[in-house]
Amino acid sequence: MSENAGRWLRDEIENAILSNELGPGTRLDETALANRFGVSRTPVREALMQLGAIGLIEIRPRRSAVVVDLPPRRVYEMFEVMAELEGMAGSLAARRLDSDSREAIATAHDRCERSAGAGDSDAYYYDNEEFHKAIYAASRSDYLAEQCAQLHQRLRPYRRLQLRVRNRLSTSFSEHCAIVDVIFAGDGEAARKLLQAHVGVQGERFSDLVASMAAR
Amino acid sequence: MSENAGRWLRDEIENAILSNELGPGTRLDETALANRFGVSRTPVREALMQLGAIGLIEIRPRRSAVVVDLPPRRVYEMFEVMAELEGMAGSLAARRLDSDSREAIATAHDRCERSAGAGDSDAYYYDNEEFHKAIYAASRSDYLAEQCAQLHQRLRPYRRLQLRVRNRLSTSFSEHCAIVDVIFAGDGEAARKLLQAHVGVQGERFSDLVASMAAR
DNA sequence: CACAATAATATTGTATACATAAGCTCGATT
DNA sequence: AATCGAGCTTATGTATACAATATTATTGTG
Repeated sequence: MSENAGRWLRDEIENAILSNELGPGTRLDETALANRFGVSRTPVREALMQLGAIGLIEIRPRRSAVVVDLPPRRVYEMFEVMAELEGMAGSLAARRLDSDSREAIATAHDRCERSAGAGDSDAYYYDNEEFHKAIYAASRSDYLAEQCAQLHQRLRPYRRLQLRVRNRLSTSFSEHCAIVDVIFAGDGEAARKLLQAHVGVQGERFSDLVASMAAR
Repeated sequence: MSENAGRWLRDEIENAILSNELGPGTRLDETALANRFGVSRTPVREALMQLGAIGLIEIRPRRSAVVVDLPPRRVYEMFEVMAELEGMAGSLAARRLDSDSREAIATAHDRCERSAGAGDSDAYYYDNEEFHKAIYAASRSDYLAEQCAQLHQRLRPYRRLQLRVRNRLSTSFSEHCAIVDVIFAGDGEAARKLLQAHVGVQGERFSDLVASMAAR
């Protein structure tokens, strides 16, 4: 239980939200949560305050907290910023690459190749995450890496929908190949452009996203 | 009192930290804070949980919360990301500018000119903030604008130090002039470059920053 | 005089109680 | 039939009590 009910609850509830078990708009009844997790309302409230502070839930005074429902426009804006930060991370990674980071990226890339080849969407989903984290780390900017990882996590539910799109898996992997090439070649600007395009919700990919959100 | 002690306390303590009244490393004794603000420990704890969630304080289980002390390297990384996001906002603003945003930017720019001309550092500090906010808003991306404003606020203590540097005030304003020109001309890439350079801690400006931090 | 072990103290983590505001039911009125 | 309102029910906001742990002080020993 992490020896700390508040922190543990924050993680539990956060996971429940990110895994869509507690979908957007769900009311978060403090007493119900307290019963569900076998604690009093005090640590539940502390967990909720934390989730409210990071924007995962909305805390309305005297009324229940609810899971935030991001409007499509805002999700789009978040992807836009994500693309910019990923591009930045790629650019820095290309310029600052050392042998350790190079190896970490290569390893993650190989794993992606295997799961993409096997057509294993779930495995690829995980390996893809590791691949991107390897690039964040290679940027040598801890703050940037944290911001990227945070946004990545926040957008997880929407990204998962995207992967379902036909051929997205092999398309994604071939984009990875090009990204690895330019990073290993030390070409920061190329890495920035490719990563921006990789993440970006432009053209048809954006309409796919909007369509999958509307279908929900 | 905002009719909500927890929220009110969060703002109070946040201000106390950002204004350096509660400097880095300060222990935050719950009982002491409760007495100081005339409430019980419960809302104090809720405020602390929120500030912990946004990274302003560090919450160490069973030990007091402390105001985080950002290492110079991390401050530098935050400025780096800030520069990227400001550049992005400028780029979008130039491409999406409408007459309302144009007017808001022009107004803020005029105010900066007045305070810079008067050599009023405090007034310029405020007007500068409004100028940048006008650009964020002109980007038409609410999420980006929020992220920029948040980072801007978080870096406030360090930025304030920077403004003290000799000639920074007039230098800053002449940079504003160039920025306004290219945004009004609709040149997104130029706006991105100029804003990145304006915010960025490159060359001598970076050493100024490190020096002022070390002097603390 | 320094240092380690132990006792005393202070602080945090959680539960519970109670006051207060929001929401809801049901009846009355237009 | 629909709408408004009074009273009731439920949930939230805050205070307080108590248990558990960290910190400080004290005492004894080398």
